[in-house]
Amino acid sequence: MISESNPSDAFPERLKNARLLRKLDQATLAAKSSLPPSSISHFEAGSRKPSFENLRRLSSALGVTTDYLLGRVEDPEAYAEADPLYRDFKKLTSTDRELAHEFMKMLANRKKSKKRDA
Amino acid sequence: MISESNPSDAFPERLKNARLLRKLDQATLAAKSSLPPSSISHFEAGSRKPSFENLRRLSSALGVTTDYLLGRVEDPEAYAEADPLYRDFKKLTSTDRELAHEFMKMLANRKKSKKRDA
DNA sequence: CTTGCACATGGCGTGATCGCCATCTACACT
DNA sequence: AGTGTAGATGGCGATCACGCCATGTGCAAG
Repeated sequence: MISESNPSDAFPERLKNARLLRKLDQATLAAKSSLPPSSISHFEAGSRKPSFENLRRLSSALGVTTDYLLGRVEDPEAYAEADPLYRDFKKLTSTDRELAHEFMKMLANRKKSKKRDA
Repeated sequence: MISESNPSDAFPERLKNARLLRKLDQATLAAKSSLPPSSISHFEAGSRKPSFENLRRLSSALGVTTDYLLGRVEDPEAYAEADPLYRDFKKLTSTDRELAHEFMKMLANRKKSKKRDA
């Protein structure tokens, strides 16, 4: 019996989900990541785990973090660096960062009280 | 001659830097990541590349992202998830996100022209 | 000089991924 | 029925990482 609580087991499922969300078939993802299609299938089936290099290729082809594919974080795209807002955020002084944060919290709360959005 | 432009080659150096910044010797990092000390040495020397599992162990032991170790991003800890501001940012609607971004750019520009703070 | 620690290096056998290719299933469409 | 596509699966030899252990190197302290 194989335990499924191991977070590393999240990889096959996350890979497949990320691919399907982008409406790619295995062959297309294979081409985008310079891998043979059979490797994609093996990865999603869990019968193989990607090497160092292939993990980088997959995450780049899909635009997700390796941390997400590896099951280390929950958010697929939560690398701050990729976000223009975050890059601007990093330019601010610590004082201004707090200001920006407060502003964002204000926006969030305003939405709550007004009760309308999607 | 060895090309240094390949981003995957960033790994040995980044691993070593991350370890030294935390003032760990190879044996201690090895213990924290449940690896033999010789593996750490091989990784830093570039003579081996970590497997799927060992990459996860290393990044967890060091508290850095796998994306950083792999050379995919520049900031060791720039996973947005860990950042309270970014988590709040993710709660916003796209409209409010633009607002927040504009606010931040305004803060940055204000500092440039006024060269002072409130 | 000698001891000791941190680290590098490399051989060893084992096991896993590698790319490639063939085959099989499953489902859709004509 | 037949054709086609997406995917799963597995064998093949080659390459590579695995853990383990022995040895070598450099450097600092006694």
